[in-house]
Amino acid sequence: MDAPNSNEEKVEALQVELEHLKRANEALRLMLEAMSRKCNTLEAYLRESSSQPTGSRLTRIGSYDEHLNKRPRPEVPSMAKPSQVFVKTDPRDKSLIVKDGFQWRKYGQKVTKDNPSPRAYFRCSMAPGCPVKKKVQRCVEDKSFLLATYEGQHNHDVQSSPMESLSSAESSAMLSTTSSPYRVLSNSFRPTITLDLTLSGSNVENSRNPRNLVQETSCNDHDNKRIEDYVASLTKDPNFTVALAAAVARSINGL
DNA sequence: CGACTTTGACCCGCGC
DNA sequence: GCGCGGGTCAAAGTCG
Repeated sequence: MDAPNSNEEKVEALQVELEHLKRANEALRLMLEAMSRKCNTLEAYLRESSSQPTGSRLTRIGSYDEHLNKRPRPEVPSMAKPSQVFVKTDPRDKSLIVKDGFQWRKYGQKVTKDNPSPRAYFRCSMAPGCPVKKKVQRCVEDKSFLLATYEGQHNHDVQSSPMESLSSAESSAMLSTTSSPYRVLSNSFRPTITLDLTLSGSNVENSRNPRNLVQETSCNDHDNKRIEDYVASLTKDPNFTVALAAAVARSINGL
């Protein structure tokens, strides 16, 4: 029907994609600059700490994760690391629902200080004793993204198909920013990019998605723990994570 | 009627 | 000690 316009539409679409890629390129460049600065700081810190047997700064950085859970539940293993996932949704949709193949029960909602959008708290309701919790909050700068933070590990299998659960809008871009224990996000049915920013030395996720790995860094075990804590704080930076999510999602949509 | 959501109150850790 | 802020509880409401 619209054959005469198809070429013009294609050119228009390509121009839009080109614009997206330009923005993604710029965002990635900024991210690289930021990471370079952080790396320089980290190197300086490692040099200092290696010359000092013990130091108060080391104690502060190492204790970062302990402040995340102010009221830890006994059934949640303390060694379970939070996993963050970006999901692209309709910014007009205020439901804060991330369909990831699991069944969640909402138990609270809060407006946090650094984000006008409310944060929703969910518990896994697929199994009675499942300790997994997740927090879902809209990104401050790009409201088309939901940031889901998973804590704990499921003690049961996924019963429903993730393909059935994901809507087209939500599945258009899912981005895990830490090594995720959730197989549903590791399936290759959708473009999922894993950034192992924890530098934890756990290459299980990387081996699952070798083609999707954007960044991979290896260090010796001695430095891993301190680097991990430091980078964990880096990934908490809202500007960093928002820019990262927007850039990668546009790359996914444009490719 | 059971499962789920909503929402205000409450708890707890942290900084001043 | 007090206030702030994040996380959780629990009663009431809603829905299928």
